[in-house]
Amino acid sequence: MGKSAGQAEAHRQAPGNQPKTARGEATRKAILGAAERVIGAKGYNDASIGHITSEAGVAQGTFYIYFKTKEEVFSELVLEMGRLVRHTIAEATQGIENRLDAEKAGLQAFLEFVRAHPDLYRIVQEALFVDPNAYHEYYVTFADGYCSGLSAAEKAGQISKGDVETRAWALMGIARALGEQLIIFKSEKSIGEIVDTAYDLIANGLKP
Amino acid sequence: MGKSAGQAEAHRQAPGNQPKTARGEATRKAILGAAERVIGAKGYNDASIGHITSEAGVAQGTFYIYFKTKEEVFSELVLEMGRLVRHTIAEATQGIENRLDAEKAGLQAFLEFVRAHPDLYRIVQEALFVDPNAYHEYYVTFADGYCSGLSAAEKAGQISKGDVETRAWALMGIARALGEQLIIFKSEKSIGEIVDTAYDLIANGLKP
DNA sequence: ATGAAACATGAATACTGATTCATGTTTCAT
DNA sequence: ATGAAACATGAATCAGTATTCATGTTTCAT
Repeated sequence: MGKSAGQAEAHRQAPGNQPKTARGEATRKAILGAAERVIGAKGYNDASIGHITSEAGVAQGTFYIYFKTKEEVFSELVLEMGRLVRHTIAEATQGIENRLDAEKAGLQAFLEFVRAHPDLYRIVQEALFVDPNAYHEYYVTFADGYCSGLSAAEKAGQISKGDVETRAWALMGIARALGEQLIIFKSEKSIGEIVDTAYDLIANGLKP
Repeated sequence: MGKSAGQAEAHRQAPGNQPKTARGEATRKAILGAAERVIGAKGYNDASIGHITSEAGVAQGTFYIYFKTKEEVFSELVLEMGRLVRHTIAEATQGIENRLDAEKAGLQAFLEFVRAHPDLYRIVQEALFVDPNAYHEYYVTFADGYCSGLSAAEKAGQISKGDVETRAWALMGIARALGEQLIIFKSEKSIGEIVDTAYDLIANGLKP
């Protein structure tokens, strides 16, 4: 929804080639979607261009009309995941005044997102090896936002005092581990149960 | 022929070939160490057998005397990492009666280990893609131990009540994220500072 | 209607790198 | 001392696959 006038921004992308017609647009999207499924399922190295293009229903050469290299699609997927996750969480916590409540809602939204997009999740993990830069950007951007939120809450007296950066990483770590338990280790628990337990830990700690 | 008793089981390892002399033992160790350094630095896919053997100072073919495939060395490294981490933490928390104190000491030991063995850390992460089985085993074994510890502490009234499994994953997630911040994101913070902040969060939560 | 730009094709290219193998060399129990 | 097993070599094999390219087809502004 958020209408960012024109696609000019792109910040620092190096597009192999942007499509100029509706037809091209559709093809590019098909390839991107196929890449997400195939790379998510088989991993970066076992996902060949051939696999991706055949999943997309186009010829192999078509791939290179829209992407300069295999790595480029991958990077784009990581970026997309970042945008999506941040957007999802922002939406889920919008308007929640209390930080602890926001923490809970955000965790819930994150876990639901992860369950809905297991492929994208794996792709981010693999970025550490395929595209460390994208991996960095993903987490640093996330951590920055987290830090600001915690700082504000601390100033407002909504949470106790403590180094926000370490806390941000610790909280991200909880979300990540629970997401992983869900999709990599196929936990049977409901997201609601997980969130309740985790929230209690985050809010009150382990002390009796 | 003369095929008899021999290599029956060894629990579940699938050794390409165990060395039978001191010379072979040394060569195998050299290859394993080289693999750790090279794979840790370049990642699994960019680390070729040629790189590994030349780092080890042996010929390429020698690799296959001791390992059936490239994947096999990798698996062995993950296993070794698991053993080492568990041992390190067990040692650091030995004799500590109170669970919260043990939690703190364990986290500190883990972070120190990670800082000392950044290569091994990356290797475990990559196992999710190269050898999902080893990855599973690594975390499930760890989680199991964690669960028992938390259950006992809960029964002893040392910590509050809560689903131990979710808690175990959350706590592992904290440790992992902080370790990652340390070595992947090159945080400047001292381990002591990090542990103090994280411990406060784990023990008391965020509530003011 | 039309031609230039955009899009699409898939076979050919070019290269990498894991694994094998035929051939030596070393070790060690006897 | 000796020969069989263990160890070592590195060139050759073999398969996969990212990327290019010469050749069509479609789109659309004029």
